[in-house]
Amino acid sequence: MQQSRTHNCNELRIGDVGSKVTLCGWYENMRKVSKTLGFLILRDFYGTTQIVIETEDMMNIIDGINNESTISVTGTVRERSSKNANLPTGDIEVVPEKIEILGKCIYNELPFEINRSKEADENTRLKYRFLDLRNPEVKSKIVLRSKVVADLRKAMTEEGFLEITTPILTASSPEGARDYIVPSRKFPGKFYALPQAPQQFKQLLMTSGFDRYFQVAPCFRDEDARGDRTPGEFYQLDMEMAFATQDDVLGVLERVIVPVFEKYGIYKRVAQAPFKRIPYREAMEKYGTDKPDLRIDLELQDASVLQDIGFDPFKDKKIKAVKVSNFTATRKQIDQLIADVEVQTAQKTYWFRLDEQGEIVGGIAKFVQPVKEKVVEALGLKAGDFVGIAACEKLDAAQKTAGVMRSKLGVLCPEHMDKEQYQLCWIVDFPMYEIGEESGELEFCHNPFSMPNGGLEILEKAERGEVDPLTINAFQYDLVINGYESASGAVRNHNPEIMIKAFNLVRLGEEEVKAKFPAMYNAFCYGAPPHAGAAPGVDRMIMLLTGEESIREVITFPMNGKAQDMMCGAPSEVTEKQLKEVHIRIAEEDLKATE
RNA sequence: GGCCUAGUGGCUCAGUUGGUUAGAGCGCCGCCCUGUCACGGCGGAGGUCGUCGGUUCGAGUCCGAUCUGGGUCGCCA
Repeated sequence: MQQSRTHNCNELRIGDVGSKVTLCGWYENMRKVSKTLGFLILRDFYGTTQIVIETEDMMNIIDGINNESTISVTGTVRERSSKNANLPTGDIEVVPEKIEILGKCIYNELPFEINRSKEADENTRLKYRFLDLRNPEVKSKIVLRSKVVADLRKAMTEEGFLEITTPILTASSPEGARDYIVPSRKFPGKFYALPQAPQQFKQLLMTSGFDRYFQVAPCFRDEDARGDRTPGEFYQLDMEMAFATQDDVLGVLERVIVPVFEKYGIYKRVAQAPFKRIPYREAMEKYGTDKPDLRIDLELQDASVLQDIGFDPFKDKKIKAVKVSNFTATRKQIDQLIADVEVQTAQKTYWFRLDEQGEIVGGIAKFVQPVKEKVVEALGLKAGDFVGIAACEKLDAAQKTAGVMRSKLGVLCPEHMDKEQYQLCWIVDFPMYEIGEESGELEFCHNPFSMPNGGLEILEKAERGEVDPLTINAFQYDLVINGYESASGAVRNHNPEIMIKAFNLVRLGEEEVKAKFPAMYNAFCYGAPPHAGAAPGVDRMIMLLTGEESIREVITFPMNGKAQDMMCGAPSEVTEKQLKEVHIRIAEEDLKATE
């Protein structure tokens, strides 16, 4: 029978010398010094302990098994003759009397070395994620995730929020992303959808009188992955409050999030509440993005002065510039920067520099030289300044392009980016409407659940043509941390009358509101509280806390970029019988296309 | 779907203007070593250079196609 363990592998200290113990763990490695002397490293979740093998019998047992097998070791703790100060258990070793093999690793060669698994090919890691996670460095991210989620739950509970779970099998929702759908067995041709967010349920909870709701909620979206975006599924700290204003929500999140960053972040400096609030339009103007990295001290400038310098690409364009003082990067780095910006934005960008003597040099210097005085004055240039320029037909394109340039310049110039900190800010006052790129007509900018700033009145004015609908703001807000969108939320539109009016402006009627959000619309007709909420992304938060660049590092069993589970083999085929039960037939031409 | 980038032993990578038998470190196997701790020493196995086609006397290297991975845009709070 298996002996029960008395200690874990990170527990024994000099004071335990002489005690008889049983340890269990993985046979990580053995440094074999002779036929009858070897030092075996036993590893478990907690740490490692050295087992000294000094008899032929013990050596034979170990020689008979491969690394990464699990064993149990019963023996006596002894003081080491040569200690290792780098290990918590470095003062002692265990002299085994009995070694029991618990689980054999039948392979003598692994797909990768455990302690270097992070360097291995990603699909191999994902396929053998159970081995990858044996690496303490990899495992530590998941441990941290667990602690952070526990702290978030505790903090939310202390703020008076109840955790309530909402359905996973639900109706397709009219939010932006593509749904994951699940065929119904009882209703041929009908489908459930996995929730893109518990949006409607949490609003319904508000109308039921649950004052403060939260949930660590799985969300499902069938969209392509990115470095900071998992395919398929992700987790949000979803929350909602009744009779609450924007300030109430921002206040709660500031109180909940700052301590987590202070406690777990790799950077010790964290922006303190209240965070800076930046209106959307100002963010676009100053940073060229609605998720600015405020660790970079650069801001965009208007550079219309360059329109008429006789440089063709600038003629009649909207021009934004980024000015960088004390610029020291090399010509090669500038070329790389310009190339990178072009890849990312599909826009050409331009530059020149004011050298130490105050002469215009580099890039488009030839064109700037003749109007030097005017340009220097308009842009406020000083010797040593670099000027990056984006020129586009439309202002927002120029802003976005210059914004990409700004963030890349920040990385290039450490003097302008104080990297080792967390800069948190709110982006507020998002526009309610925009002109759709394809339709050319007025559309909702984000989701239609948000309350317009100005309520029914401003919508009516817009309807009468007294107010440009493009100038109407929504009570909508994003939390941005170091350039990552980390939460977004809104004061919801809980008033059916305003809801219909808001839809009217985008040429949709009452019928469409009812059709799109039947439960919510219906519920709001029975006395709804004003309410507001938000949803910080949990995965992305852990990513920021750990400093990981890939979101997959903070997910226990991630899918690859194509939303495949390499370990269990999803998606996979199902049997003919299963298909029949849910009334699904696969089109033959589709099968051929994936062969 | 577009663009960028990579693919060479189990893992990470080197491989020059096209030139003999494709290298290194780690890992693996064997032998040696009584205090190691990234143990050390000696020896060994392991590669149709992602795939297909082309140019050439000769291709890991050049050209074309294709597959796969990563990034990015589209898409997505």
